[in-house]
Amino acid sequence: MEKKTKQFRKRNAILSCLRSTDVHPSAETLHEMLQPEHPDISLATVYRNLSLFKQQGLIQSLGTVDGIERFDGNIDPHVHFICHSCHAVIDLPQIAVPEQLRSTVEDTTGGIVGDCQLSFTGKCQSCCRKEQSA
Amino acid sequence: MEKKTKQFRKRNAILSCLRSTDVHPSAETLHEMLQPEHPDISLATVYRNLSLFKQQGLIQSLGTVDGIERFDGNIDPHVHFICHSCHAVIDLPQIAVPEQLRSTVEDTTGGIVGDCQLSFTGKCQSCCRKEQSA
DNA sequence: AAATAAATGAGAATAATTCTTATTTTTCTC
DNA sequence: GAGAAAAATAAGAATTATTCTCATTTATTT
Repeated sequence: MEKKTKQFRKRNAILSCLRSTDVHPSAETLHEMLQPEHPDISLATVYRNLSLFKQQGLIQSLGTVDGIERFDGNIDPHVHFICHSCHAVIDLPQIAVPEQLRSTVEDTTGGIVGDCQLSFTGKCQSCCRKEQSA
Repeated sequence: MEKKTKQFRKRNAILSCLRSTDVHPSAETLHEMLQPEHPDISLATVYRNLSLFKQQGLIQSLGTVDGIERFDGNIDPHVHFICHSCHAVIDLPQIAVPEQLRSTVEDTTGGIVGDCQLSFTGKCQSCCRKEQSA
């Protein structure tokens, strides 16, 4: 007796796809990545669900890179390296931000800290090499 | 003999204005701040010069807050606190990011690190109070 | 199975930012 | 200093990432 639950099929596809990649895609890139398996998901639905996931804390936004918002399905604390040449975003999971900083910031500002983002910008290895061979 | 050099009057006004504030304004906010003294500077000029300054390393961009790019005339390393309620950006100059992390990142990625940004997001003191009294 | 609620597709609407072009301002050359 | 060349600007049009609208589809409840 197969009772297929079709609950949130597209929604789940979007979340799974984001969680299964490390490219930190934009909404449009994610939409393209979904095409092969789900050619009927519209771009608006990707945007809509990304907003929802963000609000629910299921994903995080990295802010914009070259004017376009980028998303990360990994909400564990980790650091990013952003190449300002090819706009790749690379995870640096082995570097952690001291957790104790949070309370320091709360003491200093008198506010409440939600999240913390540490990111380095520069030129990635691949772009460095391309430049050399040119 | 006063030989007034009129070199880059508007350009300098934009840079000075950004450097003399700690509100981390958007292009439009900066344009408004310039109105009293320079009502004839157009918004396009503010955008154009901010891009230029950024490219020259005279200022830094904080990325977008609530979809709008914010700028900082202070390029010394320091940390930011961003209130996701009122979108204020507050300096935390007394907290520094370990400089040694830069080479760790370069070793890990094989790339070249330009800058580093550490920011905390949450709710600022002012917004916390507003919420309590409501 | 009908009724209600939620999610989606498609394209229009929005808005921050960039671009274009004519004009103005500054710098350079003589 | 005057005229020519270069740089900067104003104003508004163009671009484009993102959001919104609403008719339709899909899922859930009764």
